[in-house]
Amino acid sequence: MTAHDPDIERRLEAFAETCRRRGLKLTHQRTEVFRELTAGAEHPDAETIYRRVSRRIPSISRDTVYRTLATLEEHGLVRRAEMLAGSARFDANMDRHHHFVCNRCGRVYDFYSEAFDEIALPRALSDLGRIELCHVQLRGICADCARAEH
Amino acid sequence: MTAHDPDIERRLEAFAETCRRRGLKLTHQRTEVFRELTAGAEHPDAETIYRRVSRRIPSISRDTVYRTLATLEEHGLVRRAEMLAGSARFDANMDRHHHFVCNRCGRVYDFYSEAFDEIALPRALSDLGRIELCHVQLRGICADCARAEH
DNA sequence: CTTCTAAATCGTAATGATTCTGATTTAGGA
DNA sequence: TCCTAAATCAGAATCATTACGATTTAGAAG
Repeated sequence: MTAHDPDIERRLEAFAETCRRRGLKLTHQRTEVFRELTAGAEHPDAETIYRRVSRRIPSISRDTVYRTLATLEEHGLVRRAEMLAGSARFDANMDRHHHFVCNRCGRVYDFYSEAFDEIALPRALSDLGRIELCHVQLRGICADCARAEH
Repeated sequence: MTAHDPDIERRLEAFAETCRRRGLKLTHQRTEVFRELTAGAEHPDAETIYRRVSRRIPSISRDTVYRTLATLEEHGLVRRAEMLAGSARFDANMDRHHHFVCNRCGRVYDFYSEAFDEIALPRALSDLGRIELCHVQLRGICADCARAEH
């Protein structure tokens, strides 16, 4: 996770490319918000991203962070993880994956599952409307918190 | 859905019984909040419940509605449906079911699916922690809104 | 390299949802 | 009927997010 991680450089290049293709201006702020998300595997909330990017761009405003996250989500560059309470959590890992949220500490863990990816939607659903997104969310107590309980 | 719907009476009796068993005081406010949820199939948010119950108990406070919903959820009497944005939505239907949320109007539709109920969790998950809840949420455009678009 | 303009940003105020506080009331047991 | 912990009330406070009006800037065009 150094300043010159080739993986991150590559993702930033892909990010720049997508922005260009979509007609999104490639601003310093946008790049730094995206870098913050693509650098780590945590799922920080908007406030955390704001705090971290502020160290590099002291003048950035919360509004920009919120708007940028919404824009990136619209263009499929980041994902928003729903929480039962509190703030939304973001993620630049766009591979098909699912989330396990700890009810105690709130951490969001990624996991992969073909069964979940391929789950068949009940036919009756087409009466309800057009499905755009299927989202499985697991909740429970993560191993760390379970250990801490004893 | 009349004032004396026998089904609702039965559910209110079960509610009273659960409260007694759990040592929860059976207050007028609690009963009316629960009645509001068990009477309809919509998924009102806290503010809506507050507004409706206020007609019968003008002195009820928002705080009571919020606290009551949290208490009922804790005791397995209502479910909270997560929303991508906006306010949480509640539901007294405790049968195993899933939600389809319309991205346009925000309505929450219930549906049933054995495939979803019985979905196998990946084995690797047990390393992450203890799963307590598996929740499939679909998003899209409901039939009503799709019609309105044309 | 300069000019132009729509898009993006900034700082702050406003909003909406929810929770907290401290005083008061009440359900249900003794 | 009395007592007490639990629940309620009204309103202030907090937290997350969005809106607003003024200013700046990325990137296209000349």
